[in-house]
Amino acid sequence: MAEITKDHVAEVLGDIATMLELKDENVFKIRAYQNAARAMETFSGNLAQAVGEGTLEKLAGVGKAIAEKISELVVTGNLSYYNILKAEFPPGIFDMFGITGMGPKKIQAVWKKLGITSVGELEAACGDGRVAGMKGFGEKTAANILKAIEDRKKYAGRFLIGDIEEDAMAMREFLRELPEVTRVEACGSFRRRRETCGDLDFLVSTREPEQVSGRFVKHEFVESVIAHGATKSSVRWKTGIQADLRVVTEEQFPFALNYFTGSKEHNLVMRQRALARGWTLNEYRLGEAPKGEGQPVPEIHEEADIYRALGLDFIPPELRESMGEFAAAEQHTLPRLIERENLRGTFHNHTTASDGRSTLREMADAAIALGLEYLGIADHSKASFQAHGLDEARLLAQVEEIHALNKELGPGFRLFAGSEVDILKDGSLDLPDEVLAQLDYVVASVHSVFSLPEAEMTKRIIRAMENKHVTMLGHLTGRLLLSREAYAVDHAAIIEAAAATGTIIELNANPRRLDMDWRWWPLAKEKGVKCAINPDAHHTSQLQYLHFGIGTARKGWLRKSDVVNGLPLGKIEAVLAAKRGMKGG
DNA sequence: GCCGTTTTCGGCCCGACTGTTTTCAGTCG
Repeated sequence: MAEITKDHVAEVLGDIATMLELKDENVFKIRAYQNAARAMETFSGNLAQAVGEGTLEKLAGVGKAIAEKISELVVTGNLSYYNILKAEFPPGIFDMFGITGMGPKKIQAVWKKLGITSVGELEAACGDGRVAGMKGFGEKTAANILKAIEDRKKYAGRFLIGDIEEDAMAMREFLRELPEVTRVEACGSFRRRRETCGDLDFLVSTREPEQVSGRFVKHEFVESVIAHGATKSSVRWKTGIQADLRVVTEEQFPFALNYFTGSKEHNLVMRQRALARGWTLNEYRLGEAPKGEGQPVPEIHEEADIYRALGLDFIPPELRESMGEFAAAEQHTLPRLIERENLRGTFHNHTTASDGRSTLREMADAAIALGLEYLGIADHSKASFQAHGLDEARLLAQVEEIHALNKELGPGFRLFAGSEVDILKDGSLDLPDEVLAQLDYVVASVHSVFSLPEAEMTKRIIRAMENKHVTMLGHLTGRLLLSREAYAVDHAAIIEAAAATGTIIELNANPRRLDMDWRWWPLAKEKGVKCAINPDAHHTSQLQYLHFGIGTARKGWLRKSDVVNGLPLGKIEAVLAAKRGMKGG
């Protein structure tokens, strides 16, 4: 039997919550299952072990009843409560939750009264007037549901942060320049630098809410207006993403900024901390709780003041994922996170020699223009035939070319000669050690046979890391966000092996990858594994991807000292050579 | 169903918007 993962448990608990909603169950019982699902998602321990030792109940949000259900699921691979519940509903009914405007009550209504059990049937019933004729529904509701179904077909879900940032920044500037606006920020998952965003949340402070909202809904980006009130508006942009605007006063701004940045779980803890001090915190103010007689409420002008009032150091937005940031902020042990300005160079970049679109010279010039001190070139190796991978002879010729260009460019900037060598199916490398030994560094990556079972894939990659010439491991999981699933690999085992072999792990900064995922960097850091933030640039313009890598690194709690390309020229050489036992330079 | 520095009962976040109502329910974030 396949092992039950915590993600699977979280999914089952979430499904139970959804089904209880459809049954009109007690809302707090529903919330309890939702909380437990989240507890599972963020649980970092070993699930089977926790079940065995009976420590599940110690998790916040997991009590006796749910702990028993999780145990049953993990031990038997099945959960009878879930199965019985599921049998009560037609399977297609759950898809209707994905339609904006359809919640548990409306889904239940169309199901019970019209016998609708799928999005397709719902679409038909909206078209022929059956939905509009129902009590509590109307023409407008039916039309809105139809529009939402259309929208979902068109814009299935989430957007890469790399695809939306430019427009988001443009909108922020547009709002900033409105004379009525005093403060503005893009909040939500975008501010937290999540790898994908479902929508964009803009926040402004002004004394003229109507004017600002009016400008927002009439902006040239807007395709349609979903909602338009004085203080809250939602629109769909032509690019497909939904953008929300919240309008508050200058005094409310820090609270709204905090609230709309999230995450939801983070906000929950903030509110609880306020309550514990006899205060109530919402998106507008920090005030005295209705029946609280706590300490006087401190004055708040900036977001940081809220954290201070709650006994916390300022928590950077990237860390607000309820992954231990409160304990650290309380104990003053939050890390000083890395910043873009800390990066002195980078590795893993391609040129026209393989599948890049810029020449070696162009890449070097672009790196210099960005203020970098060094640039690592790592074109594909010959097994990546489709990418015009380099064989021994072409690679060694490129090394010569790099040496020559270094002489020409003079001191103060250096190109490092490397390779992105393929990790073959058995974990051996695509180029012999004698060739790799002539390079300044080597990135090893998987580019083929993605479908190996997890154990085999893990062994394959670890074998590659055991080669002393392999300086760093490229894009660990091979995922392409929103388009290709990560291949199965045991992250914890890879991190262990990286620590044991002295192999650097890449944080691939290409916004389609952002791989290794931010959720694993705290463990890597704990084990002493170093990170290299690499753009995987195939064009000079893509060197800018470093910026997305920084966002992900910050989400992973990384400091400058955890990231090797925070080191300047003169110090980085020794790090690249360390694994081979050679002297730097 | 969970939780407890007012602990085994009685709370559990709540405000804005829409569409359907004639004072509010449902949804969303």
